[in-house]
Amino acid sequence: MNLALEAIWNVIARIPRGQVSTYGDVARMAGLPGRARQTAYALRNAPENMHLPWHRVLGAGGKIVFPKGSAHHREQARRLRSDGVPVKDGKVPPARLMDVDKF
DNA sequence: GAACTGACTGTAA
DNA sequence: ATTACAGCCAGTT
Repeated sequence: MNLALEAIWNVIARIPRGQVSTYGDVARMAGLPGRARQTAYALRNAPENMHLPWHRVLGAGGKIVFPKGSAHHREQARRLRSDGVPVKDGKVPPARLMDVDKF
């Protein structure tokens, strides 16, 4: 088993509804500073049965990383709004970003 | 082990 | 605001 991946999955699973985080922050909170791409990898390879809130993970600054207009992009925006998170032009207000310290 | 790849990021033009 | 590009680093060829 890969400890790093599980740490990342664990962090993502704890992101509360109505809030979001970023690849970089998730990695940092998982004890892997500077490894945003590892978060991306973990997300991409997450088992479906885990039901992770993957849509609450955004790029730096709160923007959806999927190409604008892509199916993934629309799906993520849809889920976020379903969470009550406002999405404007592929981005989310900074206030919605989870506080790393409180976590 | 070299070369690529990518659901990333920060800087610079 | 948008685009390019160089760092980044684990995983895959």
